[in-house]
Amino acid sequence: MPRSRRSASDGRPESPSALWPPGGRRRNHAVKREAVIRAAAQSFNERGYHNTSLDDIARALGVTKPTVYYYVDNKEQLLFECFREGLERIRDAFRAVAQDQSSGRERLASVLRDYAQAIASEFGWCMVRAHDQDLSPQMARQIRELKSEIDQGLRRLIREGVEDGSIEPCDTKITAFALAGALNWIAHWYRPGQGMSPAELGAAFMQVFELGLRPRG
Amino acid sequence: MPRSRRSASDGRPESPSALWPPGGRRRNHAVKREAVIRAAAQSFNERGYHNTSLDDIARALGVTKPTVYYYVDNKEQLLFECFREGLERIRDAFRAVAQDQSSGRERLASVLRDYAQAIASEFGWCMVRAHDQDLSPQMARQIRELKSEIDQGLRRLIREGVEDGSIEPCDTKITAFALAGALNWIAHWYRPGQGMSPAELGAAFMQVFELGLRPRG
DNA sequence: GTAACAATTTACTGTCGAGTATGATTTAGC
DNA sequence: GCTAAATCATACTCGACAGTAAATTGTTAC
Repeated sequence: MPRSRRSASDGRPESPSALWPPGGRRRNHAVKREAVIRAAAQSFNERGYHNTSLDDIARALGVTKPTVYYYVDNKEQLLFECFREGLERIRDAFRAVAQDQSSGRERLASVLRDYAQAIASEFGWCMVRAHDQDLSPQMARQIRELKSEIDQGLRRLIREGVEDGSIEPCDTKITAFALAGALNWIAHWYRPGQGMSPAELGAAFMQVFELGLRPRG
Repeated sequence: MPRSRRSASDGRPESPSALWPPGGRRRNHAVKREAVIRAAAQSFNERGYHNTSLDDIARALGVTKPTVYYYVDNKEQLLFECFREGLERIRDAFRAVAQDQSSGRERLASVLRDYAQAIASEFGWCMVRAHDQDLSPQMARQIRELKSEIDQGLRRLIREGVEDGSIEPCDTKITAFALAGALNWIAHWYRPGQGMSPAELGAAFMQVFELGLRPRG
């Protein structure tokens, strides 16, 4: 049993959360649902998926568990929504360079910078640490497909860079795996407010990959 | 609730496992303990830590739960032992080049090859996916220290490579993170018997990092 | 102002799984 | 053989937590 500290577990909601909109039962379903997702992301981020109960999430919002169920079907869906939120930011990163006229390598650098920011966000955890094993087969399949989309996007940029001469010819697949791995791993050690900013991290990683370890004559 | 398939959950032990030594109650404590650890590693690998019950592990061995508890204190220790097993292989990788006269870059390449093999092994999962969050504070601290040891080892090799001129001067810390991230990520997608062997993977990754993306004049 | 319904709570259920108490059955040592 | 220690099973306990039924309170549309 994980001896992870839980807040006092009286079922009563506590402090009104910063996420939860004020004004009692006023109707803004979309906002509140967003708040639930975000609170879940933060809790998963801190304690992990399996060590977070829905009571924890509810308490973080100053609300009770059935309220959470009012906005979401089950815990799994909560994880999925967090995942989707993070994914959307990475899609944005690709979209942002889609029309760019710059070289493949420059576009890749831009994507990596945004990618690092997404991974370092509160949703990054869910993207990186949401394992198939925690999910139902159907949902696992969906997530695999979405992850594959990112992988394909990276490979594509690399390929285009090779074609336009801005990237040295290389094994596209392995290179994409290396990039994704290095970036994703950020979620395992990054803590906000210490050292580099996420954007700086992305740039620094890109530099490592760009220059290579072997000395240049 | 994860709809992960479980084998029929009658408490009875089933097939005698390949891991568990034959011969009933014959006394070979060390061997049996090893078998328990290994069975745990395989189960964690397949279903994840939280989706693996000790009954699962026992059943995989053709034994009952109290038997598992006879060889190990609790589930957490099981995870820790798996972690240590994987770690030992990585330590071996560093030891193997400690006396080497070759360049820092070559020694780094050698370590990465072994590192990839360790990560791709059944214990790799535990090394990469054993989050602090699943562990008691004391054990989490121990594991953090051990992980840090690996990190320091990588940085050291890189530094030495820079000093002997075999590696282009770079940010040691970020480079080590990038290397570790890329390699660790293997555990998330590698499945034995498909594509490259782990050793080939390690070599391929090293090549990516060595040459760099930017075309060489 | 009030009917209709949206939002939330109180108070449950049921299950799963970690860990244990106890007793049975070997095996090793003499 | 006999005994003490080692090995293993049967049959539990107990808490945590996902999910739900039903009642309650506030809000909005009219």
